[in-house]
Amino acid sequence: MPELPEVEVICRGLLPHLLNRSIVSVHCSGKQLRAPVPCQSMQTMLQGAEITKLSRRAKYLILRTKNGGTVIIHLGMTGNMGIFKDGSPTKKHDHVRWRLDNNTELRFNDTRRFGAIHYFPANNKNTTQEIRLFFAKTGPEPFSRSCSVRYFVNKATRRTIAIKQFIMDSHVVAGIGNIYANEALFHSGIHPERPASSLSEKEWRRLLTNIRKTLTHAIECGGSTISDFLGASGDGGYFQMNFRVYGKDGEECVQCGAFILKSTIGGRASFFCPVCQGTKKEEKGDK
DNA sequence: TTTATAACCTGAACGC
DNA sequence: TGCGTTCAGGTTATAA
Repeated sequence: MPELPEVEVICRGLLPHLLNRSIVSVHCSGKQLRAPVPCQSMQTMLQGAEITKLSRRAKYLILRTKNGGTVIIHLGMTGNMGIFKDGSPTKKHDHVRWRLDNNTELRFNDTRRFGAIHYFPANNKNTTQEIRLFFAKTGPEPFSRSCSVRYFVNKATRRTIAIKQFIMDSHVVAGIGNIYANEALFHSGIHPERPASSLSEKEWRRLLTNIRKTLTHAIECGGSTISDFLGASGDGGYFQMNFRVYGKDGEECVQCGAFILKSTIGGRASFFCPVCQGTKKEEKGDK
C-alpha cells in the first residue's frame, strides 16, 4: 500500500534508469484502472519522447518528457513500478509497459487496479494549467515550509472529524496514509479519535515533528513491505520492523506494556495504545 | 461546508 | 478440499 515514503523510494529508484532515455513504444493490457488508461494518446504522443524528469507530488509519480508531455501515475493500493529487461516474462496484472531505447521496459503492475494513469499531451497549450488544476486541491507536502503548525491549527478550526482522518485527508496534507498516520499519532501520544480541532498548538507541533520523522525514517528504510509493496529495485522495504502500533493489536506497547487496541475510524483499521495515547478527549492543561 | 458512506478491485485468510 | 465470506485500503462521488 504505497504511501508517500514508498512512492518516494520508487521515484528515487527509477530515476537513474529513466533519465535521458527515450520511449520506443507503449503497451497496455486493455484493462481499466481507477480511470481509463489513456493508451492511445500515450502510444501516439510518447513514441520517441525523451524522459527529462521524474518527480513525486503527494502519492503521485510525475514523468515529464522533452516534448512537454506529462504522465501522472498513482499506485493506488497495490500498484508498483519497476524496470525489466525487454522481452522478460510479464506478470499477471502488468497493465502498462513503456519500452525504452536501451532494451528495458518500465512496467506498471497493479493487482487491484486502484491505481491510475493520466496523460497530459505535449501539444496542449493548457498542459501546465491542467496539471496545476490536477493538484489544486492537494494539500502541501509534509516537508514543505507551508505545512506548518499554524497551517494545521487554522485548517483544523471547527473540524470535529477524528485527527487520524484529518491528517489522512489529502486535501489537508499530502501523502499520509493509514500506516504512517497510526505511527505518527502513537509517537505523538495523541489518541486517533480526538477531534482535529481539539489539538493544542503544542500537540500540533509534536505531531508535525513526528509525521516528518516517521516519513523520513520510512524513506531511509526503503518504505514498508505490507503484502504488496516492493520498491523499484524489486526489494521490499524494512520500515515495518519499526512499526510500534500498526498491525500490533493484542500485543504489548513497547513504551508502557499496555495492550495495543484496534478500532475502526472512518472505515480504516486504526491501532493505538490506550495508555500512551490518552483518551478521545483533549489533554488537560495542554491547550 | 462538513461528514459519512459506498464503490472500485483482487487475493489472502478464515470459518464451515 | 472446496466454497463462501470478510478484510485490506486511496480516492472519488454522492448523500445527508
